Amino acid sequence: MAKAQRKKASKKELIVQKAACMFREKGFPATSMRDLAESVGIEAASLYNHIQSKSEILQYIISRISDDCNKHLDELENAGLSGLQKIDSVIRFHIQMMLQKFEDYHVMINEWIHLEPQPLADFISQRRSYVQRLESFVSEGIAAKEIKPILPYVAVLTILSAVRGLEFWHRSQKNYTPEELEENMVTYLIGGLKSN
Amino acid sequence: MAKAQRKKASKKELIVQKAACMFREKGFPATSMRDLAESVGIEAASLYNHIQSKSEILQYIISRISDDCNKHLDELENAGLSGLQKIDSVIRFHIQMMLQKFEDYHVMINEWIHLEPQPLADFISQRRSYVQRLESFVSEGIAAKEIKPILPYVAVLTILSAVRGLEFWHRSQKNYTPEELEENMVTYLIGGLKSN
DNA sequence: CCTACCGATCGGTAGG
DNA sequence: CCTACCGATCGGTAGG
Repeated sequence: MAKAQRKKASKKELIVQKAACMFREKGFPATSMRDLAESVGIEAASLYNHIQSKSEILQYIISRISDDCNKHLDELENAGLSGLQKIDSVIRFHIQMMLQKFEDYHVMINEWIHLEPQPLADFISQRRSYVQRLESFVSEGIAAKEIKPILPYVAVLTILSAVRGLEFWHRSQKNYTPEELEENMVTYLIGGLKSN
Repeated sequence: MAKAQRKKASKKELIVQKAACMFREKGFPATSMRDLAESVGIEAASLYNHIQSKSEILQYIISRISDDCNKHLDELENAGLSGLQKIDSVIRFHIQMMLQKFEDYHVMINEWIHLEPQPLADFISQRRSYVQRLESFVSEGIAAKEIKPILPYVAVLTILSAVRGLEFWHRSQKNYTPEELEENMVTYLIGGLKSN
């Protein structure tokens, strides 16, 4: 019984993982349940023994990765760091998520529009509050004169978007190491924030 | 006859414009020809008097906006600017495209994956050469010691991605003016490049 | 986990 | 530009 449950859980995990991979490659609407079933190695109808619906899979992928982001932020708030240090940590965190949980992260930032109305509304409000927390870090840094005067909103949008560029590295021949990418991008994005 | 042609051309333009709007909102695969026809005000079958296929519309939208980007770069090469000045111009150009031709630009950067094999291959190779030209500007700036030592590839990915963040401003209540956005983002992205 | 199948909708065509 | 319709495919269910 316990074993059967574990087996079922891991099968669901396999389905979700394959789904993330395909949603990233072709997008959510262009991925059919038949494609997904084939890549899992079963018939389409059999998927429904493990999941409720196609959109439930999307919801699951997105909510677990966005929970990771929020958890990181919670830990950060109590670490006694300066505004700039917190932003530094956020940048590195997102770069690492992009590199290590590429499929899930990519699906979150590119396919969230296809969530059902309620999960969509939840995601949007979560995202807004996440952005606002980052804005407050920038504001702290400006008040402490370690960050140059800049609209915090623009700084946060820039940072969160910049990381998406790593998608192209991920697709390409990978001429650089993840460490090089991280160091160079942090140098750029932190360098642009520092007051002279 | 001339008038009929003009009328037909403008009808096609209307279809393409509405399509760009819907592709941006819901994505290319999730937009049906029936949805599109309704927003144009005709029956789905009638669309095919003006366009060949759904994917031809996507191709048309993407190639005309990517031509704009390449044209800007050609003009820039002969203006006698420094590497940093050229990068400055590229950043401002992309911000303005994002704000002024929002639908087309958005479709290009988010829906290009759904191009047919041949147009897709063309787009990818065009994009690669575009990125390489920008990298050479960064390299020039580094050689001239006006730009800090940084991997040009990472700098270019960061810049091109950062602009995508303005999508969220475009969706939101628009608390800031386009000028504020442009100045702040340029301050950030150019500030991060300058050598101290 | 499969076979068999559902109603809906898709991009696109024929013919006028 | 419309009506009528095509074959294909979609997400999902019934029943075993």
